[in-house]
Amino acid sequence: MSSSEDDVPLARANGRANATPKMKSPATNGDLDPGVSVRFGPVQDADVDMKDVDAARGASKRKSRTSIDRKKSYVEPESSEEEDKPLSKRRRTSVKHEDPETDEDVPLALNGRKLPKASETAIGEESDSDVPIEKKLTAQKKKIEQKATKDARAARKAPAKKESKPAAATKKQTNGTESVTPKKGKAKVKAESEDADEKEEEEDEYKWWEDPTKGDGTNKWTTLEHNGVVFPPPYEPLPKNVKLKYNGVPVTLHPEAEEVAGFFGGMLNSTHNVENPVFQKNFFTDFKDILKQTGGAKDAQGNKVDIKEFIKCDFKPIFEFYDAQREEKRNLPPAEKKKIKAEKDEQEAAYQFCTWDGRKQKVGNFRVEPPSLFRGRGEHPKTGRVKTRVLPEQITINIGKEATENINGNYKYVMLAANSDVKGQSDYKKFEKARELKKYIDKIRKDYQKALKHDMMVERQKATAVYLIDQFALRAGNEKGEDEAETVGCCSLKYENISLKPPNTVIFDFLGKDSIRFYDEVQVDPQVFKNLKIFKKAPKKNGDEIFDRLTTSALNKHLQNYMQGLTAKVFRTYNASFTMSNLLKEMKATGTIPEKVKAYNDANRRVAILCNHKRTVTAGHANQMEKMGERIKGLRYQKWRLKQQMLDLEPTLKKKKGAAFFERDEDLTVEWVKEHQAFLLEEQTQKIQKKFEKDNEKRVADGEKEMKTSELNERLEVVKDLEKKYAKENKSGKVEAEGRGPTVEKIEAAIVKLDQRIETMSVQAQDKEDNKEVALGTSKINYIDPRLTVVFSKKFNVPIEKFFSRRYARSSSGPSSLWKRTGSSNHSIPS
DNA sequence: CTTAAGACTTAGCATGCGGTAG
DNA sequence: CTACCGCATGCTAAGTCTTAAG
Repeated sequence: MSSSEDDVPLARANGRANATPKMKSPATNGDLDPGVSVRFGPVQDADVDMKDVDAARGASKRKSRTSIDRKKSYVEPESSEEEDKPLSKRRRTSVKHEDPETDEDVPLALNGRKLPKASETAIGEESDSDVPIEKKLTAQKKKIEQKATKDARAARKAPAKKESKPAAATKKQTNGTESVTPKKGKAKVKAESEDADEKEEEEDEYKWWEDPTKGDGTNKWTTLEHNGVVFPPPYEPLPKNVKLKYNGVPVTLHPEAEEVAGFFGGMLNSTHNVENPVFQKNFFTDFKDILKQTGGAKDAQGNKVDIKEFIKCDFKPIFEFYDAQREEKRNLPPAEKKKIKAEKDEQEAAYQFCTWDGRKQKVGNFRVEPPSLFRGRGEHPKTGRVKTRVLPEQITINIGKEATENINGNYKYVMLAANSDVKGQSDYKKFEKARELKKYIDKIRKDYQKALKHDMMVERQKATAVYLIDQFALRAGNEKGEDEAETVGCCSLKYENISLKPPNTVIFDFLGKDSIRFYDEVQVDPQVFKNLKIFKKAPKKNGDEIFDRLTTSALNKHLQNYMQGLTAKVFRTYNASFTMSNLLKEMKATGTIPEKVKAYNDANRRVAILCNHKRTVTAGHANQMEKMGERIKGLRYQKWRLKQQMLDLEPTLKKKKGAAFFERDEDLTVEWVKEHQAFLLEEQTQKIQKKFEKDNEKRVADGEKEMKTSELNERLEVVKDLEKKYAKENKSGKVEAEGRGPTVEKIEAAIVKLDQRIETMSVQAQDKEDNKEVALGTSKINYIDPRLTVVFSKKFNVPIEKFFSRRYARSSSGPSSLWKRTGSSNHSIPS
């Protein structure tokens, strides 16, 4: 870790005022900003602590919208009917429930620690669904929708009984007057000092969901204490003998330039970046820049070496050095590793937690991002550029203006960890919002169904977009800037992203967030099909937007009419949780714990597929599949051998069972069989040899004499025999019955067992293949209401730890122990 | 209305560790 | 016991959405 000198805590780095105007970035090209601001999170304060204004900034944030100026005019809109009026008012009366069944469902918080009944789940908690689990999610859609409609009606009908919000913002505390008061090396941000005495006695019993001040989300804290951030260690120059080579000549660089060369050299194993021409180009541009600023490169004699061609740069020496270093670290004895880790933990302990309204809370990211090369994903135009080092004077406490990172001009934030109270609160709100959508979903669907035929182009586009977002879980699709990768979401779908196949098949093919490909062939409502055809009509062409009259803000504004706070993303949460809820509800509580976990994961996977969450296929995947395939084939070969043994015992069986029964599977060719036999023999040999060696070692240890090679050879006789046996089998095409007292019955039983093994393994292989590019984590963490998982865990008696790691155990507190680790003794707030 | 800035959530990748199959 | 695999964790990029200003 860094020396203490470099670990300038936030508060010390800049308690407040020694605001250094700005730093020049050694590696900028003019259009980029130097400087980064790390803000200590949730911002709610307007005080400007320090400024770091760079006039050059701003140029990069331009967004573009290819507007298509066709003025397609449709007939005047029919005035919207009564029911189309904002629902927000009506909402107030319909929020409440009476249905006893949903009783617990609602303000879980108000019930203290009580959990919903196992049969109830947070979303769609009503009667058992009759939606069958189908292969394809789309196939269920109709039924699911019908059910949703039913649910929504029921929800609306139910008269009021309880407030559905856990914490109405009845008492609002003001805290608009914060100021920053550095104190004893700590950043202490305080608002109302008189509040200080009011803080909870029992930290770990704090139930934020019952706190009336936590409702409206404007004031998140009144007091905040933290120790700022940790800076990365300073650059450590390479040893003298490790140098970048240019045109074969080792060159000496100024440490700053060397560091940048090191960024590239250190990642030579990441071919995916290093071989990307854009990455190379951007890196090299920035690298040359820094060379220029630092006096360039020199050879051993001190002569200048002009570095101008990327291909002449050889980073391998640098790579080898860093790789060896990594290797060394990896090979450290475990005890040593532990010690190092403990030391680091101790050094950083002070930064791990902050005090938030008097309660100890985990900080999410207190380490300042080290300098490196920007790894933009997909075809990001800036990928490979140098991210400059962040200096203490660029850090802003909580608030501040005009200082951003140098690549995209963004702020970086320090926020609390996912398991902190604040994060728990917003998480909770998010899922509550999704559940609220449940009450309006049928209306929304009915409306867009109708509006699909609207006379106004805008309205049609709006309806069609909502349809797509609702049905296929598309993201909203905001506009993107020129200097970002070209990815799209619903509203920004381009002409070429959608193909239409009559009568009503739509093929989506586009790059979404993180440049992850979204490809799906789906059936749509006939009217949607017609609309998309209209939206694609000439003169629209490749590159033009399908929803050219629609923006995400217009769409979201429309959604707000139904429900306060309703936006496009809520549909993803809603549909994900709703799907999960239905799947879990139908699950049978049988089998072992691993089997139940598997069943849960299968449901999880369906949601992940819905949301198009992917991962890159692991490097070894193809190999692993190959291996599994071989093993399955091997089993089938053994099965064939068993059958032959039956014939050996009872030749008449051939007639009885039919010749086909005894034939070898076609893919088990003669050559394959020979190879496989060789493999088996080799395997056997290895095993015996290893055993022999080990036995000898043991003998030596025991002070006995080693066995001779003759002993080994004797042991290897088995293999020889086996080899002979195979040879004989190959020649005769027959297999002699094996084992003690073989009977046809015994062999039949063995075949049954083998069949089971083959079956299990085939399923496993299929599973692995189907799962190779599906990422379960994202949907589990961000989309599936955790209460569903808790209910499942209780109902099926599977420990919750099987589903949530410490990292995501939603804070130590939460409504009905759901954002809390149930029954835990609150270990997650260390003291 | 459009645009930009700002705050915060959602996202996949790298890495290392611990469990386990062989 | 070792090699391998899957997963937790750390990291930071890339979205969404709100707000404010012109």
